[in-house]
Amino acid sequence: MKKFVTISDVAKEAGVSINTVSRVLNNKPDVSPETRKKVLEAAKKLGYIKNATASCFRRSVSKTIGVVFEDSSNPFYTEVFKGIEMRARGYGYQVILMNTERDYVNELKAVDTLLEKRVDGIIISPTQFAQEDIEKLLKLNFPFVILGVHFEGLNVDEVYSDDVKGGYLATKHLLEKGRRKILMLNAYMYKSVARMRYEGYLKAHKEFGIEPFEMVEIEEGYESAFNKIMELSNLDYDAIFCFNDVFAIACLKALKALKRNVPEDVAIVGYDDISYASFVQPSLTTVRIDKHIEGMIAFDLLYEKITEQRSSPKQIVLDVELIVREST
Amino acid sequence: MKKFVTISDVAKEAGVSINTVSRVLNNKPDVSPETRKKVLEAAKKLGYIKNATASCFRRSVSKTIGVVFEDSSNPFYTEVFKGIEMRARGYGYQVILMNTERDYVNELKAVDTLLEKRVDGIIISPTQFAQEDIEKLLKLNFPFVILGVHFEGLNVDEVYSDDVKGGYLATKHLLEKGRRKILMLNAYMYKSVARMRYEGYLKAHKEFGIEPFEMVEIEEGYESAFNKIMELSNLDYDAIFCFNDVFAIACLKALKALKRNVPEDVAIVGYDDISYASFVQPSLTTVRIDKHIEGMIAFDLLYEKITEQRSSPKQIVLDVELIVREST
DNA sequence: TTGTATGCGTTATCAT
DNA sequence: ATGATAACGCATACAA
Repeated sequence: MKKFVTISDVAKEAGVSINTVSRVLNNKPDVSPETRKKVLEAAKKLGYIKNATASCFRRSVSKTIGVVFEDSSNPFYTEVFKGIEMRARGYGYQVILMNTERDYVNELKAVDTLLEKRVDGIIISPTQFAQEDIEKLLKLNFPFVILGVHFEGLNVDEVYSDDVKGGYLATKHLLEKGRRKILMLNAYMYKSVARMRYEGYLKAHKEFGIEPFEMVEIEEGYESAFNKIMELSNLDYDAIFCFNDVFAIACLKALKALKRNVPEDVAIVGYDDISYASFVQPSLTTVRIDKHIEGMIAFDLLYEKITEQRSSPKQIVLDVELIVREST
Repeated sequence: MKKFVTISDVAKEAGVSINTVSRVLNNKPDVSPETRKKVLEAAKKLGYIKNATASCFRRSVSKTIGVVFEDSSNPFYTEVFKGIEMRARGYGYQVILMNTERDYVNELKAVDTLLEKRVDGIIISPTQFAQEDIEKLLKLNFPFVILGVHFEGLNVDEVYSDDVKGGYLATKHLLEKGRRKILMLNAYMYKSVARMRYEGYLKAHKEFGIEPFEMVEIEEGYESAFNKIMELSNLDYDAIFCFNDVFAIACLKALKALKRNVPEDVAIVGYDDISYASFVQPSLTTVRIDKHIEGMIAFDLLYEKITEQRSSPKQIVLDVELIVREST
C-alpha cells in the first residue's frame, strides 16, 4: 500500500498554505480563481484522496448512518434498505449495514460498534427480545429510529405498519371467502408485530362472531415454517394466515407435499408482499407494506433528528393494503 | 446529543495518565492489576465509548472493509454478503455495503467513497462496463478482490465460478433430455459471466453436433426477462437456459401466461440456485454456486492482501454443480 | 485573499 | 509500571 497524499503535499506542490488547499477542496468562498485552479491541478496531479477519517474526526460528523437489521437476506429488508439508501445518497450520507441474524447479542454488539464509529445516527429493527441497547441510545440522546416494530410505553422515533389492520384485513378476507378454520402461523409473540397481527386476526373473528381456530408461534425462516406444517399434517384447517410471505411460500411447498390443493383445500394469505409473492405458483394473496417508503421515512425521521430540526419523538404508522391473488 | 466521554475524562476520574488508560483499554501489558481495575471502573462509571474515528485516524487502520455489489437485493448477493460478513466478524472487521444498481457511475462513486473512508480493503462485483476504478485501485496498490467476474488480461485477485462448465452442464442436460431448440436468455455480453456461460452453451452443442438455436441478450431483472419471453411468444423453442434464477422464475410466469407447460412444452434451467429456485412451482433445475463459500473466500483473499501475507494475485475458480429439479 | 497556529482523541515513543 | 509529549490530517479561528 502506497501512502496517501495529504493536503500538505498538495499545498507544497501548488505553492500555497494548507489552509488554502482546505478552503478550495471544501468549496469555501474567498479564494481567487487562479489559486483555486492551481490547487485543483496540484490535487489532481498528485492523486489526492480526501482522508474522511481525519475530516470526520476533526468535525465530529461522519456523514454516515448505521442500519441494524435482523435479517438482511429477507427480501423485506433488502427493499427497505434500498429506500434508506436512496434517501441517504440524496443527502450525501453513507450507510453501514449490520446483520444480527435475530440474535440479540449481535444486536448489542452492532449498536456498540456503530456508536464507536461515531455514525451520525442509527436505524434499527430490534429483535425485541430485550431493549438495553435502545435504552442506551435513549440515555445518550443519540439520534436513532426504530423500524418495523413498536415499543409500548417507549416514546421514541418509530416507523412501522398498521399491523392490526393488516391482520384484520387478511383474516376478514379469508372469513368472507367462507373459511372457518383459519390457522395463524405466527412469529414469536414477544415481537410487537406478531402481537399486532394476531390482534387483527382475533378482531376479525370477533366481528364475524366466529371462534378463532388456532395460532402457533414458530421461529422465523422458511425451514421452520415448512417443518411446522408437515408436523401439523393432521390438523384440520381450511386456511392459513402467515406471519410473512416467506412462511407462506413454505406453506405452498409443504401443502404440495401433503397433496392438499391451494386454494381449493387450503387458502393462504402471506404478509409483506415481497416480490417473490407474485412470482410463485399459485401467486400469493398478501398484505402489502410499501417497503421503499418505509425505508425512506425512516431516513427522513433520522435526518430530522441528526440535524436537530425536531426534538420530540414521532411515530409514523404506515397504511397497509390487501393484495388478492391466486392463493385465496 | 451529549458529548462523548474521552480517555482524558477517564484518566482524570481514575487519577492516572491518558497513556495508562489507553494501555488498559487496548489490553497492553505492563499495567498493574490495581491500576487496570481502577481504570476500567472509571470507564464504566463514566460510560466511556471508544472513538473509533480517532483511533482509526491515528493508527490508519479502520478494521472495516467495503463491499460494492451491483444489486444487493438479488438473493445471490445477499447470500454472498452473508459469507463475507461471517468471516469479517470472525476477524473483527466491519463491512460497509454499497449498491451500484448496475450503474457504472455509482460504482465509481462507491469506490471513491470507500477510499476516502480509508477502509482496509474492498470486495467488488464490477459491472464490467468499464474498469477505470479497478485500474485506480491497482495503481494505488490498494487491497481489493474482484468477486463473481473475471477480467481477461488483468492480473488481480479474483474469485469466480467456473461458468463455462456451468453453461456446459446446463445445456448438456437439456440436450440429453432431447431438447433441440434451446433458447439462451443471457445477460449483456460485455460481462465475462455472460460470455463464459454462452461459451459453455456452445461447447455442449458442438459436442452433440447440433446447431445452437438462439441467444438473446437482455438487461438484468425480472421484468426485463418476463417482457422478453412475452415478446418472443412466436419463437419456437423447446427449452430455455437462463442467465440466472431470477430470469428463470420470470420465464415460469411468462410461460404460464402463454399457456405453455413446464417442463412438457418448454424445459427451463436457471443459474445460481438462489433459495427461491426450490420454492417455486415447478421447482427449478439450476446450476449451483456455493454463495457462502464464495463470500468467505473473497474475504480470505482480501485478508491476505491487507495483512500482506501475500503480494502476488490469486484467481480462485469455484466449481459448480447441476441441480436437477422439476423444470426439466 | 491568504497564511499561521491550534486542537480534535487516540496511539506510540521515550523518559522516568 | 507509569507519565509526558508528539504526531496523525484536517478544519477553523484568527492574524496578516
